[in-house]
Amino acid sequence: MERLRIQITIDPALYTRDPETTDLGRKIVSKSIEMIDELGFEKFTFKKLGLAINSNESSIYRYFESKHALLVYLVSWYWSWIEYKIVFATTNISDPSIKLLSCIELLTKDVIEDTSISYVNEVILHRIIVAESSKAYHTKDIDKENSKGYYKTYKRVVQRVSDFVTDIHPTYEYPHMLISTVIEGAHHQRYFSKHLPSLTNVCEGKNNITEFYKELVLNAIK
Amino acid sequence: MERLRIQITIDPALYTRDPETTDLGRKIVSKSIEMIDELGFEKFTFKKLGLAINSNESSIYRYFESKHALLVYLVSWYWSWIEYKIVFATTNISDPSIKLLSCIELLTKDVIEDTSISYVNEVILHRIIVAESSKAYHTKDIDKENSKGYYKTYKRVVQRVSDFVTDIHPTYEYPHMLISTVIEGAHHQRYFSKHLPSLTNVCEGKNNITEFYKELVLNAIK
DNA sequence: TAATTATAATAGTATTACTATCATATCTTT
DNA sequence: AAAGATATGATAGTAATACTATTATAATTA
Repeated sequence: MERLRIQITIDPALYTRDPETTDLGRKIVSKSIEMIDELGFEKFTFKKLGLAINSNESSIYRYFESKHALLVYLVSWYWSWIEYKIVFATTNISDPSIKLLSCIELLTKDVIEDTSISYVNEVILHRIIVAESSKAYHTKDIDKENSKGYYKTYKRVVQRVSDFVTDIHPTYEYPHMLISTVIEGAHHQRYFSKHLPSLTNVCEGKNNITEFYKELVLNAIK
Repeated sequence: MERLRIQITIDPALYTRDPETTDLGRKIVSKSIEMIDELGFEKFTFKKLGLAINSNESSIYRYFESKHALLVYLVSWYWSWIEYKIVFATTNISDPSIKLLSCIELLTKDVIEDTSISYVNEVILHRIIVAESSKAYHTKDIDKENSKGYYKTYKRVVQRVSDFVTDIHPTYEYPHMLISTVIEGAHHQRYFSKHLPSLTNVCEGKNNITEFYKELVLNAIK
């Protein structure tokens, strides 16, 4: 079965050398995703990564100036991927309510199948996003990094989905708040359901998180 | 003007030696709040803290086994304080809708006045909660720490407020999800409004975050 | 007064998050 | 095929971090 080859393009501000263009670069991205998932971001180091891919700490620094920069890259990669899926799911559909519900589904559902777009395992990347992505922007350098465009893709995704909200309800006052609440909330609920389940109402086998946020949004803008 | 002296009690699992009982302990808590706010959690160290309070790194370790443990302590302190305010605001009120709205107000509004309960500056502590608290539970040791009761106070607050939701709408399926979404969401919106404003719809001077979440909750359970 | 406890000072360890240098391998251009 | 450029790997080094351990001294209590 042929598959469409899609290209995730990442802003050059997010890397020192483009990891997509070399074998080492792709190995860095691919293996770092596995290792951050296994070790957690704090215990993950470039030294360990170098060892794991038979390369060297110093070589990895040629691609990313710090492990924080690598995390920001991965987060941005994730949002580019989501943006692609949003665009794909919403083009040629005229009803903005259907568009919005598709988006909420994409933003809140668990990723359980690696679509094998590339050297990036999206299932594991999604777990990293849920567990670690807030560390990317909860930093004292947020304003400097924001002005360099580090969070552009995330902001663009929120904008796109907020636009569908506005299409449905042009005078609704809080479209961006609503969508960023859904996105961050879904990640939290996903994490809580695994580790602090008393903060959620997730039932085995049921896709509660998506249902909850769909209902929440529809009631908010009805 | 006389003030009620309230006592915030913290579970002994959250410290090695109780910081409330000694001068050094209180200085550790008080100054660490200031320093985490100034430096951010990553750049804050016990060495710097020791220096700032004319004490020693090793002395601080007698109170908290790690800086992570200190953060968990501060987060727990914050939730105990919020719990106190929730109890205070809801006793002797019979209408569960009024109770719920008071809670949402307490959970979402900015803290701008230090109530001077103690050596803890609640204005600064609230900023830390907004900017750093997610790091307390986004760790690989979450399950071990959770089983030690590290997050009990937070869970109890969510439970209390969820109970009011259930009082209003006994068959509503997602009370815990709703309340934890409001809590985490409000913190995110507070942070975004300062650093990534395009993710929010906060206007100067208006208390949009509280308004947004009140409306959201009422529509969800109406 | 002796015993206990709290604190401070110092030193030490393994690791982290880098930077710098240099040799070698590989790829490109002529 | 030779020369030049570039990518990678190996090694070393640094300042800081997140601790632990030991000992001296000060304050408290029995």
